[in-house]
Amino acid sequence: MSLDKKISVAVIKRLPRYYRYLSDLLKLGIKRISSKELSIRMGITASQIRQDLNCFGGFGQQGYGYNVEFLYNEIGNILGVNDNFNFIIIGAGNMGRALANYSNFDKRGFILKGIFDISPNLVGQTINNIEVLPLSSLDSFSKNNKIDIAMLCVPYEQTPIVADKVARLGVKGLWNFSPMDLKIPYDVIIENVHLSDSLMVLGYKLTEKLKNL
Amino acid sequence: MSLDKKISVAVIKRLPRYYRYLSDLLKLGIKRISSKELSIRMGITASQIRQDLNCFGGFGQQGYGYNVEFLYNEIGNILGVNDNFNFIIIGAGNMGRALANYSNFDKRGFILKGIFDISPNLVGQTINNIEVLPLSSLDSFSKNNKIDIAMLCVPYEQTPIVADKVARLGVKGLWNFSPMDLKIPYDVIIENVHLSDSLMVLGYKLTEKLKNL
DNA sequence: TAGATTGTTAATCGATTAACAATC
DNA sequence: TAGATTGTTAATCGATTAACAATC
Repeated sequence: MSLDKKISVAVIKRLPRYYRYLSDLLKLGIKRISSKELSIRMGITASQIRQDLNCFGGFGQQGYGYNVEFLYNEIGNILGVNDNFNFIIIGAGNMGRALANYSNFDKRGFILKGIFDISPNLVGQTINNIEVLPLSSLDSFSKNNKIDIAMLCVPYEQTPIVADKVARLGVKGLWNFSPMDLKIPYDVIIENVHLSDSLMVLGYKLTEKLKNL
Repeated sequence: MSLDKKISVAVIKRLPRYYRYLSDLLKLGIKRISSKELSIRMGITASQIRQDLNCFGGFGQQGYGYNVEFLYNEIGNILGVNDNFNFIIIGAGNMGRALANYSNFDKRGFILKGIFDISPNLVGQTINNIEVLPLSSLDSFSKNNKIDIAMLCVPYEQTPIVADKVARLGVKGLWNFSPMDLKIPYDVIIENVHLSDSLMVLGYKLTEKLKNL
């Protein structure tokens, strides 16, 4: 058990955002940046940037600021982009296919190992150079391949069943796209992507705006 | 300008979650629920539930709790599920198609009016009974159809260009799926869906967990 | 009426921001 | 050295939780 002080989830959630902005700066050829400059670009306070980064270590230098490439690599390490995670996609519908084609994932250390579906229409198709396998073959597949993460893109009612199945096969992380708070009786990390929640927040904001006009 | 006290975005973001849990309770045929019972189901405090709901009004009754159907409808109203929003999807790739087939959106008051793409391979296809139109026809389309929201499912570099275009045509809300913080010089509400940020948070948590074993 | 549970105020906790000494 | 900017402590702010009087 680690003795480090607990880092709040608010900080963790900001890390990928820092990573994106640093990547942009790198592409622009910018070598160094102060917390002040970065705060202006990101629309947050310089104080927050320095506090956030100092949860993980002193990456900057007084009087100079931060070396963009160094900071980019450090945040990448914290986020584990250099640790590779093998993942599978369950459900080869449009969402599953969209994720299978998401080229960014490779760059972040996520390696697509397999795509599974139950539909005979989809099994055998090739998506991003990977053949869709029948869900029934997942058992034997998982014996020959270490799978860290499963992305669940199956219909609502199937989601808990499939989650249970993959958890028992030893998958350690689930990325859930069904509009439910997935809970299973296994020690697995679950991230829920609630697209319709996000859209409803947009709807709320639009309604508020119209009201105040 | 409204004189109501400002409701925090933390509260707003919880509303769709309440709405989902109430929908589940309705389906289970449960007529009434106390903040205590709901708090156990949702894994939050009863205090938070009562505080959140009282931002919008007193929906409960002392000694009784909350009527599930009534509360469901009230939260629905707050979220604007009865106000219809017309939306279009730009980009008929896998993500665009996934969203076009998302049947939940209808139920929440979001009406798909059109799908646009530039690729001649996709234009003319039918998705969820809607024909994919060429992006070049968007101008005239928007003259004949009131569009509230545009969902942007186009490649990274195209995103700001397309966002600018639809904002000038009068679209009031943007749902952005590109891994960037979209900013445009128009008075438009933007919700960003950062899928790879979410996945990186999952990766971080997995790394932490492995470290602490 | 007695019991239950809300609505709401007050207390606590945690996250954000400000300030500044350390130091490059 | 003087100027700039970090790392870090202290102050502030806001969100969450606890407590309880009101009331169904």
